[in-house]
Amino acid sequence: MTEKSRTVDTELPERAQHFLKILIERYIRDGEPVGSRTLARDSGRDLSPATIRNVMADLEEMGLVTSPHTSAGRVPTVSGYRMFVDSLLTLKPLASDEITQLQAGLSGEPDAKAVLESASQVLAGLTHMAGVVKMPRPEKVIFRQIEFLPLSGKRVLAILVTREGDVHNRIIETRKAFSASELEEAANLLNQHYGGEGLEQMRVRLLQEMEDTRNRMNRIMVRAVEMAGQVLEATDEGDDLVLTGQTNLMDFNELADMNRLRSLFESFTRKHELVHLLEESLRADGVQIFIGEESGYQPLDHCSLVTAPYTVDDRVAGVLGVIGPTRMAYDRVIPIVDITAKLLGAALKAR
Amino acid sequence: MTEKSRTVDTELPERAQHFLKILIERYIRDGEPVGSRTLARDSGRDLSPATIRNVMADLEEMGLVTSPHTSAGRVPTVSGYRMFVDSLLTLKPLASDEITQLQAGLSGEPDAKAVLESASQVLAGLTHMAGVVKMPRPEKVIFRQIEFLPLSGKRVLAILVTREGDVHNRIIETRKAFSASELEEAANLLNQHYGGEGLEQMRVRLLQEMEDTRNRMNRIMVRAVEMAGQVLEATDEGDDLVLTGQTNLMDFNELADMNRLRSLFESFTRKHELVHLLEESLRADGVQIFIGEESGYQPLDHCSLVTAPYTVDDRVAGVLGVIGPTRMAYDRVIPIVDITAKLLGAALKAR
DNA sequence: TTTAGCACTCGATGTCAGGGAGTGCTAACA
DNA sequence: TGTTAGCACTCCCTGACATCGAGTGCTAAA
Repeated sequence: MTEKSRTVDTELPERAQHFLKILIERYIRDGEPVGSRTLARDSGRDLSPATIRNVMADLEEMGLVTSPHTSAGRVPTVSGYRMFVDSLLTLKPLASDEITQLQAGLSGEPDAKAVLESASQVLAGLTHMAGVVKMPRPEKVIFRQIEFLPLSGKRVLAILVTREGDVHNRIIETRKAFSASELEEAANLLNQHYGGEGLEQMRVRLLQEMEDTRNRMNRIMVRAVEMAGQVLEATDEGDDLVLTGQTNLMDFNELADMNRLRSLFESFTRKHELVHLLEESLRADGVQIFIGEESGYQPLDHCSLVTAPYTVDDRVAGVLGVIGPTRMAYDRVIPIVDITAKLLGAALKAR
Repeated sequence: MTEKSRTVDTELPERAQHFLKILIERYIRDGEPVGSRTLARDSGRDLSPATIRNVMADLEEMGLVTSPHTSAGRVPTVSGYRMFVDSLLTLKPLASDEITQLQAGLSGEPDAKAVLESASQVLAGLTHMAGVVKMPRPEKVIFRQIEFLPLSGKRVLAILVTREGDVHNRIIETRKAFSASELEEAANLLNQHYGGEGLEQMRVRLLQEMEDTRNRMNRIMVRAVEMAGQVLEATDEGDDLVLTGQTNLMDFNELADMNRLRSLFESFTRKHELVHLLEESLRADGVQIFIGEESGYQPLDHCSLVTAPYTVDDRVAGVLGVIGPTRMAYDRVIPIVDITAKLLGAALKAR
């Protein structure tokens, strides 16, 4: 299959590729179907519209462009965009003052969370689209300390502190009521035994050891570790996604349709599907692009998502990106996402 | 001025009031200008359209209705709505199964924050508009417990637990490094002395007592209380507003205009202006309504805001409400907001 | 292989007439 | 004096129709 499509790629004559490129560039600029005459003027090549029409017919047959109706120009399809970004695109590097501006936006933030927010805003601001930043992965979370506070009856407030200084808390229901001193004992035990371990690892070890020793505290500790597990999940569920500039998207008329817009904004409030999408990009080691339906996520059907993972100390920490209409200025957006990722990594390392 | 407008109110003949009421009810139902014929049919009164036209002319002169153009029916103005909700409205009590459904939605949530979120969702769900819940007023927050965890060097993680079970945390920088036992001692001191007090009160008392006794722990404790103060400020900035169902608003065609919609949604992401608006309703002791421009907040120009404060233990804790188009079913929305506020208060008390 | 020419399609725009809903005004009526 | 019927008028909406422009596909010639 890849074989096939590769042959198709190489079989597409240079001239056709060139026209595809010009067409898409033009379409991205103006948002209107591009006709053969315009293309003849813009292409640089000295060819008549009629000739170009032939080329267009070929491109259409290959599914790279379509026309909305008989007498309109051509518009790129998803595959057209795909080929464009994969092999035709000439990137526009950022102006140096843009880079410094970007850098300035990222430094001088008090804490990590604020840096991420700032990164998202910077992305949204530079692109006039929506910026998105995913927090560092929860698997890497190192257990530092836990505290239990008795609430009324059998309810206990568990507070979990990670090595990074993040605090998570949750109310857990226990089967019996524990006294304050029992809770303290349990907390001490957990803290001394498991401090500095990864949450996952800690959970496994705890379950193991509970089979050996009969520990009176078992129950509460199990619940505590379950809660820790829930922290992992909870952060997975979308709290750890910074999303800004959503309203920028209202300016694009390809998203003016209320149903589309609504489903898009609903996906923004749900967040977790977006998180899953972003996680796919964690493995990639550079800018990755989902065009239109490629994401496989219906609310993004008419949007593209440009992502890049960012690394702290050479380890992948998270992903950031930009959401906008399929018809976006990829040549500008890609460098912006790329550089922001690098600068964000650097900004996080610096603290 | 009030004198004046009151006379106008009483001067408006019963019949005109009645027609205004019918007109608005009708307009709220159908969203279309109401003409004299329809009104003649619906009014119950046995009057000809011609007569009604005279009444309409009066109402129009008083600024209670307008017509979009010469040959359209009449549409209520803001003042029209105002008179409607103030003195013409007959409320539709909730069905008992709706109440139980509402109650069910609010109970069984693990913590206070979840209850508020659930309340907001319930509001949005029942009204098909946007639900909004403002967290308990920070001044009213009751201190329950504080914990200090030493981080690297002079940095200390302070964790503050309120009586409601909310957990706030902040990293505070101290001038000297404290040992774990010192921190524990400080925490114990604070917990024993001030547990159950309001944060504000606690701060004042603490500063007072520090002048009397020379306490070695002073510094960290001051910082801790400063942190508590910061918690107050931080929550003032909009984090403490739960907003759901925004996308419901996209279904109303009075908000279909992109500019309006955009400015509305931008106000949703900023939040703090909304918070200020809601705070105005804290003092009122029942349902309060802002119609259209009455709010004085431009993004809400074509919306109405129906709010009610909710109380826990007879003290005002926060406000909740609903945001929707000016043309909303006030007769249903008002009871919904009213009852949700009461149930929310009860649900918060129950824990 | 490229191009000019041509017939054709389709959307966008504008004009026009007809119908419908509703109004304001006037004059008659109870 | 309040109410009503009648009437002329205004305005929006809709559909029909013609026109224009852009662009296409095809064919035949260079």
